[in-house]
Amino acid sequence: MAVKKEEGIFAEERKHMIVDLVNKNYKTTVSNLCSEFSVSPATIRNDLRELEDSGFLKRTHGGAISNRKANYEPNSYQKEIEYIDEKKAIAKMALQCINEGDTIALDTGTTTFELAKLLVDFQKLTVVTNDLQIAAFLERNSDSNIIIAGGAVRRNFHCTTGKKAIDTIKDLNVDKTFLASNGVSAKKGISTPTIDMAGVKSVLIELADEVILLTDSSKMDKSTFVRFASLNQIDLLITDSGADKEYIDFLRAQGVEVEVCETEKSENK
Amino acid sequence: MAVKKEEGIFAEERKHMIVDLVNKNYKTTVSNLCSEFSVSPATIRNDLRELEDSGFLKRTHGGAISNRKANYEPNSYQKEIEYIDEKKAIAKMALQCINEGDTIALDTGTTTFELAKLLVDFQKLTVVTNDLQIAAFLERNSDSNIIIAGGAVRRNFHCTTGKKAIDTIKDLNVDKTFLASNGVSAKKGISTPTIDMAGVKSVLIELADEVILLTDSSKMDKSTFVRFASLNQIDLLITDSGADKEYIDFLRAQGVEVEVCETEKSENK
DNA sequence: TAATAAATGATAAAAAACGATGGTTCATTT
DNA sequence: AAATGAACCATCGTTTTTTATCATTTATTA
Repeated sequence: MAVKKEEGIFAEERKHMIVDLVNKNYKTTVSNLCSEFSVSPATIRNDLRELEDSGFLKRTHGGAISNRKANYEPNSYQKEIEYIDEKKAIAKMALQCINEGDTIALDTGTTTFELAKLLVDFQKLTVVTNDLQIAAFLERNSDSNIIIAGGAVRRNFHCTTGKKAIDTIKDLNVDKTFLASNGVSAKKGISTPTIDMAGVKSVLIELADEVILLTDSSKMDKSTFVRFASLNQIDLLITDSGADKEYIDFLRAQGVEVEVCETEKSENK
Repeated sequence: MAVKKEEGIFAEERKHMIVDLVNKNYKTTVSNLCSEFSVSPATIRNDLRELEDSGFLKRTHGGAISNRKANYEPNSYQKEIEYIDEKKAIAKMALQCINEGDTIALDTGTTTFELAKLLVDFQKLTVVTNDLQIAAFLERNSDSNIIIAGGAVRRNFHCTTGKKAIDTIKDLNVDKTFLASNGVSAKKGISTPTIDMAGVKSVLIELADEVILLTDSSKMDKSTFVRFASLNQIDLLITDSGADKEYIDFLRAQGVEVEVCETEKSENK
């Protein structure tokens, strides 16, 4: 692995190389990467955080693991979803917006997946989604009509993106779109880590009479790489009570309708 | 894969390995795990508690046992496939047709799903499919590029059909298409039960330089509702040794190239 | 059943790694 | 020249991880 560049290596370049290294060696440590690239731990951690957000690897304490073949065994261990209780509570509140017979769009995401789990009792729903897991779940467990966006599958996000995905859904009309995002900020709008995912989200917004954004509190007042909408394109934002109250008031002052749900405590987890 | 534990391994990694170990050996002891990972009993117990809370195993005095019996759900799709051994054998033979770097199309079906399971070690495959399960499996367990046909999901078949599905894939070119069918007959051609599925299959044939039909012996000399191709559109037919030899000779006499594979006997799995 | 050995849970404490903050450098823009 | 912004890093308080200790519970054996 004598990949040491003597001088001037761009940050982007380094990130690419980190991904390659992790994929080749299956894992790597922060200190490893520090000496490999002659930068400080803080820089490496920044890189790793960004790369994890974009889905290129999985962070652990002390380093990172490749996420490419992490789940070989049918039932092997996966790290728990963070903020799962918050996401469930948000989904439960979002469910109130859905009526029998509706046509809805579900963006890819863990919160929207939780919402999908609550749709099993509807009889005449039509669901448009770009998420393979949501589509597979609903196909198996519900009576909904399902339309999935086609095209390239984005690795580690089990969703489709790109032109073909957009073409599949762009001429549809839905009553409501339930969106997910990685960052919500009054200044910087609503954002997601990659351009191709942003494209699909933009289209999902266009399809809908009403756009509902589901965002747990950990993503409030944050922004990631690509902005795909401004807050005034959102008809309703649902978040959990962990969100900063002043920030919610601030958003409301900007004209955003915000609903806050209470997280149900769960002992068993 | 030869990751020695000599250095430090991450906590996450260790938990993965504990789950795998427990599932493989059905049970394990704390002291076992201590020496395996060179950590203290307290650490192992922490791990075990956490893993039990998440439902990945069951703790006992002195160690832990697998709880696999309860967790059949992720694999329920392969619960009662008929002729599964034949299908596996056919898939294994079909695998010989695939080379690193190929672009292939996989029709929806259980035999093609068995083929998909054999693709995990390829690095640079591109796979086009209209089957949600195949797409989901490959996304999770392989490095292949995946393109899924969009559109309406056909209930109980976990695949897409119809105009949108066709639109997604019609302008693609693939090296090989692996087709499934419900009936193969010299007189009536190759058939499937419904019109919309036939439409997609026709397109999959058009995309390919080479068309390979995977059909277990139970479908030979049968026909179902909609004919989507004639035998001379097929470059290779792979079936198992349960097929009637005279009928195979008859097909060959018609100019169809036929490969017959031996079924490996398997008592379970 | 009672005694004994083994394993466990709880606690605290140390070490390692982490996130956040703010500051430095350097190139580009104004 | 001043302002801006990107990349980087040192510092520090916090979190995670790991371990030792010890009272308690469980399994085994007498």
